[in-house]
Amino acid sequence: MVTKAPSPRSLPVEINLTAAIATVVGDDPAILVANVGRNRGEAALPSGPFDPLAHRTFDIGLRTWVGEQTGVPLGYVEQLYTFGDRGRHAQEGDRKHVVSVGYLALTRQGPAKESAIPLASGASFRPWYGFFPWEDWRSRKPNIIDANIVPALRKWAVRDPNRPNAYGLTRTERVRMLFEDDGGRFNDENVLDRYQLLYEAGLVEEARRDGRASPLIEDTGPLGEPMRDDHRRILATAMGRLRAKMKYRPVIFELMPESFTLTALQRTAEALEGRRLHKQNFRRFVENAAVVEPTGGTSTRTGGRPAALFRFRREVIQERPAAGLRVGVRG
Amino acid sequence: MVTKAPSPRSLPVEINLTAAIATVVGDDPAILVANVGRNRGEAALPSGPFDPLAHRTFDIGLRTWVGEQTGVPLGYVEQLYTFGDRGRHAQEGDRKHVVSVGYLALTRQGPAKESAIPLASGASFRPWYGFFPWEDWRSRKPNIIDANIVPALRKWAVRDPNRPNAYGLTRTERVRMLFEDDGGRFNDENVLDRYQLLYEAGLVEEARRDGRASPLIEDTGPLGEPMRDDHRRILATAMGRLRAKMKYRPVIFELMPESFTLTALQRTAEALEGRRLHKQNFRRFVENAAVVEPTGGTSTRTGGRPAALFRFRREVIQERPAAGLRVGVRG
DNA sequence: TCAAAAGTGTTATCCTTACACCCATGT
DNA sequence: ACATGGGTGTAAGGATAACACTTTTGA
Repeated sequence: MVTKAPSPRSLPVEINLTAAIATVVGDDPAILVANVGRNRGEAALPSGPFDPLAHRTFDIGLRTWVGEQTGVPLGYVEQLYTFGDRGRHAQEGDRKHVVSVGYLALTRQGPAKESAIPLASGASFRPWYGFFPWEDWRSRKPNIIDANIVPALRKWAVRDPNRPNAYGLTRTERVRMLFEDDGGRFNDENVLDRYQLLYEAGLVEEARRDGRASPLIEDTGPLGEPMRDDHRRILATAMGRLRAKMKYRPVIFELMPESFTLTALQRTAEALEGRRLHKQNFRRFVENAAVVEPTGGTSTRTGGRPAALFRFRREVIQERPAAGLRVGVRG
Repeated sequence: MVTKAPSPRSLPVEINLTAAIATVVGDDPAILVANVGRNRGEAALPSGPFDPLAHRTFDIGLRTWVGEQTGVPLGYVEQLYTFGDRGRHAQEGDRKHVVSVGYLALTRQGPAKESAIPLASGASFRPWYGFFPWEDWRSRKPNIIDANIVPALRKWAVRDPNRPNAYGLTRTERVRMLFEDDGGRFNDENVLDRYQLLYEAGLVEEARRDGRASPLIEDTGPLGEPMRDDHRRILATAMGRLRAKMKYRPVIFELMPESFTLTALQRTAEALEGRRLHKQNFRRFVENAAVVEPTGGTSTRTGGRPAALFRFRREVIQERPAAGLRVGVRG
C-alpha cells in the first residue's frame, strides 16, 4: 500500500480560505459580503489565499486577513468543509487548481441598524435571507415555496422521477422531504440540501452560470440573490451548521451583547433558526438549563413593561458541555 | 476588500487525502492501517495525494486509490476536517507544504475473525481501541484512566492550573470534564478532546516526537499505540464523528450485513460507542423508530433460543431523516 | 385607562429509565 | 433439566407542548 507517493505530474494547487462571517443586525441574521451589487459585481464572501509562509495555521491566516481587510474582529471560528472539485472556478482555466476551505465565523454587531464597526469600502453586512428567501419561516411559510419552488421542482422531478441520488433517494422523494412536507415540520438544518436540490434542478443563477440551468428557471425567476463562484453553497453550509450547533453549544452568545433581555435572546435564536419559538417554553428552557443569570438591571424598551437583563453564565461551558438551545417548535 | 488576490510568493502546496476506514470485525470496531508494526514502521492510515488531473472530486480520488491499493470497497464516505498547520510534517523540510483532507469511510467486513476481503500486503484491519484504550468502557471503566492518565494529568494541570485554552477552560477543568467526572457519565463523542488533552500534556508518543513531551510520559508509559504523523488525531476525529453521527443517521447499517439479529445490531452499536447499552430500551427504540423489519428468518447462534433476523428498512431515510440510534445509557 | 410587552401556573402527553420476568432452543 | 441467550410488560419520573392568565410600565 502506498502512502504519500509523490504525484507524477500535477497541477499547481492553491489553498483559498473563504469565510461566512455571521452576525445579527437588529432582528435579522446577516453575513459579511464584499463587492456588493455595484454595477456588475456579484456578492462574494470574503476570501483570500492561505500563505503557509506568513501564517502557521488556517485559523491564524483567516483572522489576520479578515481583520486587516475588513476591520471585523472574529470571535468564534469553525472550519466547515473543503471544496476541491475540479472546474469550480472555470475562469481560471486549467493552469492551476484552487481548493477552498470554507469557514464559519461569528462576530458581535450590536442592535444598531447601521453597522457599528467601520467596514472596508465595498464590504457590508447583508441579511442572509436575501440569499435564501425560502429559509425564513418566521412570519409565515415563505410564499416563494408554494408559488414558485414547488411547481418548478415537481416539473423537474417528473422528467426522471425515480433516479436515485447518492443516498438512494429519488427526485420525487427529495422534493417532498425538503420543500413539500409541511404536515411534518420544516427542518431548519437542511439548508445545504435545499440549496443543492435547487442547484441540481437548475433553478438558481449559479446553475445557469455553470451551464446547468433548466428552462424552468424562466418560470421561477431568480431564486434568491446569487453569489460569486460557489459562495452561496458555502453560505448554505454555514447556515446549516450554525442552526445545528446552536442547539447543543451556547454559540448564540457570541452574537449577543454583554447583557440582554430574554426576548432579545429569543429573537436572535428565531432569526438564526428562521422560525418562531414558543415563548414560555423558551424561557423555561433557558431557565433550567441555567445558561444565563440576571444582572439585576432592567431595560426600558419600546413600550411595555421593563425587561430584566441577563448575562451568559460562562460556567455552563464546564458544567454542561452540551448546553445549547434545543427548544421546541412554534410560536 | 481583496478577494483571491494572488499570494506574492508561496510554497508549493500538495493536497493529501487521508482516510479513516472503519469496519467492525466480530464485536470490535477496526480501522484499516498500512505498514503494520513491522520492524520500525508505525501504523499509518491509508493516505495518498489528490491529483486534480486524474480525478474530478476528492471523493472520486479517494474511492479510486483506496480501491486500487487496498481492495477495500468504500460505502459511506464523509469529509472530516482539513489539517493545514505548517510543520505538521517536519521531515519534509520547508520545500513544500502539505495540506491533509481527512475522511471517514465505512466498509462492511462480516463477522469473520479473518478479513473476508483480500487486502494488499502490509494493510490490515486493526481494533481501534488499540490506539485509544481509554475509549473502551464496555466491560468497565478502563483501568488506564485511574491508574495512569488521571494522576499524570493532575500533575500536569497543577503546573499551571488556571491557564485557559481557546474556550476559556482551565487545565484543571478540562481534566475533570474529560477524564475524571465519572459521577457524570462518560461522553462518548469527545474522542478528539481527550486525545488533544493527552497530546498537550505531552503524554502520547506523538508529542514526544514533536518535541512536546512532558517528563511525565515516563510515569505513564505509552498511552495507546502511536501512529505516523498526525494520523491518530485524524482517527480520533473520525471516531468522534461516527459516534455522534450514528445517533441521528442510520449509518450503522453500513457496517451490518444484509440481515442480522437485534443483538448483533446492539453489539455493533456498543462496539462503536464504547459502552454497554440497555437491552430492552435498545430494542424498544429500534422497534418504534421502525428502522428495521423482520426478514422472517431466524438464526441459530451460539447456544440459546434462535434469534429473529432483521434487515434495514431503506424507507426510513425518507420517512425520518433523523432516524439514528439515540439510545440511553448503561447496560 | 389602555396598549404593549414582560413574565407566570398548570395540565396532558410522550419519552426515558428502570425494574424483573418468560420463552425457545441445544446439550 | 438446565444453561444460554432471545424476547417482553409495565410503572415511575421527567421533559415537552400547549393551554391562558397576571404584572408592570409608558403614553
